[in-house]
Amino acid sequence: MTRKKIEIKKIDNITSRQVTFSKRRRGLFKKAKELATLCDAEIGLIVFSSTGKLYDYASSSMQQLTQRHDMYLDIHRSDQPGINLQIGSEGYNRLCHEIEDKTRELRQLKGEELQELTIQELQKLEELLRMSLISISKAKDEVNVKEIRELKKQEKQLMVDNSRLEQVIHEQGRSSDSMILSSSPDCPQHTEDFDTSLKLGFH
Amino acid sequence: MTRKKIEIKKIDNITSRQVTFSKRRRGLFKKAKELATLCDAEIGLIVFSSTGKLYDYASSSMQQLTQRHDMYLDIHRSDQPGINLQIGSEGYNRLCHEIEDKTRELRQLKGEELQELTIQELQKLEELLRMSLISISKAKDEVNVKEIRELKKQEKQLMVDNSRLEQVIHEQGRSSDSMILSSSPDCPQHTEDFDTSLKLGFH
DNA sequence: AGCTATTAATAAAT
DNA sequence: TATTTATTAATAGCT
Repeated sequence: MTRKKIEIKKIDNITSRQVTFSKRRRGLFKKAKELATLCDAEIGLIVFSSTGKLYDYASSSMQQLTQRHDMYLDIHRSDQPGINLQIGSEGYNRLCHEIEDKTRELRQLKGEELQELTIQELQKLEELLRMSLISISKAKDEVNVKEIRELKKQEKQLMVDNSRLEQVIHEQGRSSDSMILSSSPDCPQHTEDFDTSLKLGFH
Repeated sequence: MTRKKIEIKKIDNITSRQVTFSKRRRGLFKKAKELATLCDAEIGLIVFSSTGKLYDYASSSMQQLTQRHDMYLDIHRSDQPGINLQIGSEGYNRLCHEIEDKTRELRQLKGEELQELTIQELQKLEELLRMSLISISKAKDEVNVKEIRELKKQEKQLMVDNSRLEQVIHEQGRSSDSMILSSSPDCPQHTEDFDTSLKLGFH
């Protein structure tokens, strides 16, 4: 594009590199703006000179653009299409609001930030929490029932083992054949299991 | 740059806009790459077509570049340094996770999705909710106390008004000067206020 | 998608 | 850094 065709490789001479940078940079930004205008495209352009100076242009806002860029890659790269698809493009601000909403709701459920609520809202919250407590109580019961069932099962097994052991001892007393005291092959370590379960279930 | 000079404004004809977009986009990316190579610059270019398709180029990595961009603005703009960094590019995925976390926490506080919790966690949740209920109870009390205080104030005002009215009636009975029954100028509509407050406070 | 007349960009010199 | 100029590069309008 000039007196002489140049090869596209790093310009060694620093001065001429800086001159070229200035000229071409201006040209590039001009072209970017033209494309954005002519074709109604959203364009973001970031240029750092080799000396670290920043030049940038964005047809809308760079934040928006880089966010849209990230989002686009998120959606089209099939990373985890589940969550991203349901929000669609443009969702960033909505995400922020969603987080704000959820944060506030969480705080209110935790009994903070209640001053702005009306009596009606407070009563609704109270009701919700009472229901929640009932659910939690049931969940705890379930866990406990399960634990107890386990314990009973193991108790039963222990009793079976005990009678076997007693039988072995009796037989030893009569014939003194061997000193091996083996527990049932189905459940080799019930005593240890038993202790652990107790600690977990009823501390 | 061609058969005819064109004006830089949005091309109305869709077909020719798309053709121009293709051609100029290629040119822009070529120029960007050339500048990056020739002048050892770091360049990032993001282009969204009007149909939403993404084209991008980054001499290193777009992530790095947008981060460096955010950082640069943070440092050089002296607006409110720090905030931009935490929302910069890359924020999208974090936001998604944050929403997931908050959603789960909310559901658990509402007594759903409890099956995966241990007894310890359930008890902690229970405790939290009980504390929350206490806070809510206090908040309700506060609202009620405020309401009652308001009512008492208005009651007082009404009594003052009443005695004034009685006085007016008495004076009318004696001198029958006028039929105008004006309430106190400070508070022209207390009876209405009173009704509304009652409905809001103790339904 | 290719062609080409024309304009735009720019390398080198000043 | 700005201007000038000779050249090359990009591309608008056709096909």
